[in-house]
Amino acid sequence: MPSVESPALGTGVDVERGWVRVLDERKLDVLRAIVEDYVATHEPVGSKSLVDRHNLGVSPATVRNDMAALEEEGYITQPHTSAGRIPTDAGYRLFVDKLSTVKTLSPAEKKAISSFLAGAVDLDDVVRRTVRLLAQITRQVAIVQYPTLIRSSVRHVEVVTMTPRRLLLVLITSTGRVEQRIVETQHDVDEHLIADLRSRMNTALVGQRLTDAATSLANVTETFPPSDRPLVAAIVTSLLEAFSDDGEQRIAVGGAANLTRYGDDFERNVKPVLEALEEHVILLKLLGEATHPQTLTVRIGHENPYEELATTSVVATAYGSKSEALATLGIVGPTHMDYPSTMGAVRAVARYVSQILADS
Amino acid sequence: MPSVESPALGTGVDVERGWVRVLDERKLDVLRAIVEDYVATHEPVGSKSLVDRHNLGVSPATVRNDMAALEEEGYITQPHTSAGRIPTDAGYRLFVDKLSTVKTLSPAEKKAISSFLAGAVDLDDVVRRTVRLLAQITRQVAIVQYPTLIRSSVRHVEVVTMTPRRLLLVLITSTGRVEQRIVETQHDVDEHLIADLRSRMNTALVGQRLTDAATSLANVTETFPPSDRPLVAAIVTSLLEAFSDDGEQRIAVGGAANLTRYGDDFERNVKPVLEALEEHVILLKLLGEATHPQTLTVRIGHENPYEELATTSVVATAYGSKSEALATLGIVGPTHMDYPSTMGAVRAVARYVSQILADS
DNA sequence: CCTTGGCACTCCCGCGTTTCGAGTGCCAGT
DNA sequence: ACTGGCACTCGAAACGCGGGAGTGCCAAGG
Repeated sequence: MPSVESPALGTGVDVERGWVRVLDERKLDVLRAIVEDYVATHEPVGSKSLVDRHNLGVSPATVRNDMAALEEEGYITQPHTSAGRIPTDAGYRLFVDKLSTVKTLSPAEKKAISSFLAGAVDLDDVVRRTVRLLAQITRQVAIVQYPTLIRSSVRHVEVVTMTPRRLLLVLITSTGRVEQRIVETQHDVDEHLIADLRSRMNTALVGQRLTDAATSLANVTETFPPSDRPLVAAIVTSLLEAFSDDGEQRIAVGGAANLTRYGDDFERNVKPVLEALEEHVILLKLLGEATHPQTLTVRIGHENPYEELATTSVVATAYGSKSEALATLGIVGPTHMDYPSTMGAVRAVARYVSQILADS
Repeated sequence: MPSVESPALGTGVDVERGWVRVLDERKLDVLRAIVEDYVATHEPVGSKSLVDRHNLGVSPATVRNDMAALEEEGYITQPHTSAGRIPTDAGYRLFVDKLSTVKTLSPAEKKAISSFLAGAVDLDDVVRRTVRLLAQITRQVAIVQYPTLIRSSVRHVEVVTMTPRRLLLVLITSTGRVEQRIVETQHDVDEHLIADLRSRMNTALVGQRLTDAATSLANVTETFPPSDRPLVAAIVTSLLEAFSDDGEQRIAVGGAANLTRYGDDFERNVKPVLEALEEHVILLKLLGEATHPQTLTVRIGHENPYEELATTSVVATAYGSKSEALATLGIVGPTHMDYPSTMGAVRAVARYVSQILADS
């Protein structure tokens, strides 16, 4: 109810400041009621049922007038003449921005989250559990991006010979992420050379930011005699590739079964989402740039960059340390979702994941 | 057409040997035609359209008689009186076993598969690409199990200190799979001890089968003085856990968007599959035990172990070396799928993955 | 000027009815 | 054993028809 900078109401002054102009407090109450009811029932809501279910102290007729105004302003619409109203994207936007507060979770839920995440056994497991958790709480499709490499530093580099001509490079970052690369070599490799390379790379790289590692690696290369250069070069190239694979960010998805709750209109609601889930590039765009942790990003309907997902909303946020975002996570669901609860859940999960990753 | 041990037909002798008893060759032709048409159109197929589309040299009336017999035997059924026939699970079973041959892929397709897989950069990538490929070719939901740990041996064990009280264990297996475990310790760890432990574990373990590793590890533990035992024990325990995590087999899934092609009957066809995809345990059961590579397992409708998936079939096979199965892969789709093509694709992909993994 | 009850109007939705036609089963004829 | 003919069945689509929820507007009252 609060958080609305209540306009000078009832005066009729034409303030010319966007929505403030016509929308007095009660109209906003009506809008909120409409959103809440529609989210609950998924059916157009009429003036009569509105006054029944919420105790606004006015008659249906009055509400109708307000509704007409709200429709005029573009916040609600009717699917057809003489039906109830449903919120437009703009309506949801106003609701999210001004008419609702993010719902906090119950202590029991918080407890459940933190204990579930605490059981994780490695970074992969953290991410998997997070996806599962998020999907379960929000009952939507959950998306979690793996911690980006770009902000982390090198913890350890390992070179393992698989077969005489096949090496496995393993890169361990400060965030616990493990990257692997296979390198095929032209000639059989000398085990001593490998050991040498391994130790030199580690002394040169450990503690370095991944972004700075390139130059250090170049230096390492130069310390080797020309005869060994081809092999070293191959390995270094592969390693650099692993360092900078941010182009191919990894992502985990879960809760697709929740799409079944979309109800009907399979073709328009479910199909595009399922298709998007296959395309991780699209998902990354949907999650958007990681802003600060704590800040929730909400993209409603047509606000998001894909035409096919016009009936879909995205709630996302960054996670990581307080100051630096490691990656983003979020959910996608129908525009008519329960924003306060969903946003609360996303925020809470992001916090607890950050906490787990920051150690415990 | 071939591969049917043609029964002594037309004699009317009651051979009493299952389906051979009544089903002469033409009836089987009819059944095959019905399956093919139904798979193509997804609509009940009648006698008239059958003779139109296939040139069986007989009249609709004759076909009707055959159909009556086939229905009597339980191979086809009609959704309601005076509709066309659709195959039953038993009908598909017979079709798969006796009436069809696995379709081989075109050279172009083979080329595409092998070159797409060859681009993989590590084991994870191989699996991800395989899933994608399989989903794309079969246009079904694809499932790929990660190579099992149980048959592989230890290539390398690495212990990395993340923070003074936090160690990261990395296990690299002969199949290129990398397992990680985080170990929290009670006290700050001594770096020399870690180095010592690392080298002793490697000398003891490298080359060992994972199944045999437990005893070797126990031996290693005993070589340490009692004061270091708690730490060593913690690490060893975690490592053993990583060795035997077969209980929690990893799985990759893809192509869920193909579910949209199921058309209508969302509730019965799509929903249960989506739900199953979330439960990896279920998927593992669906794939079934890895038999030999080369052998295709087909589970049709109610044959698979989940009631909710009674309208779903699974086509799976093992991959790995010729003699030993590393893991399984396969697809799930509606019972009315194109079995010959699907089976061909699954078999081909399995072969190429095996080949890639066996080196190139 | 805002609010309210009243009232006429508009369509969607659900339901029963009808028609249409693909498909079947059976039978008599070759 | 096969085939043409024929009566029958039954779902799917088309049609028609209230009922009812909801609206917009207006005139009256605070």
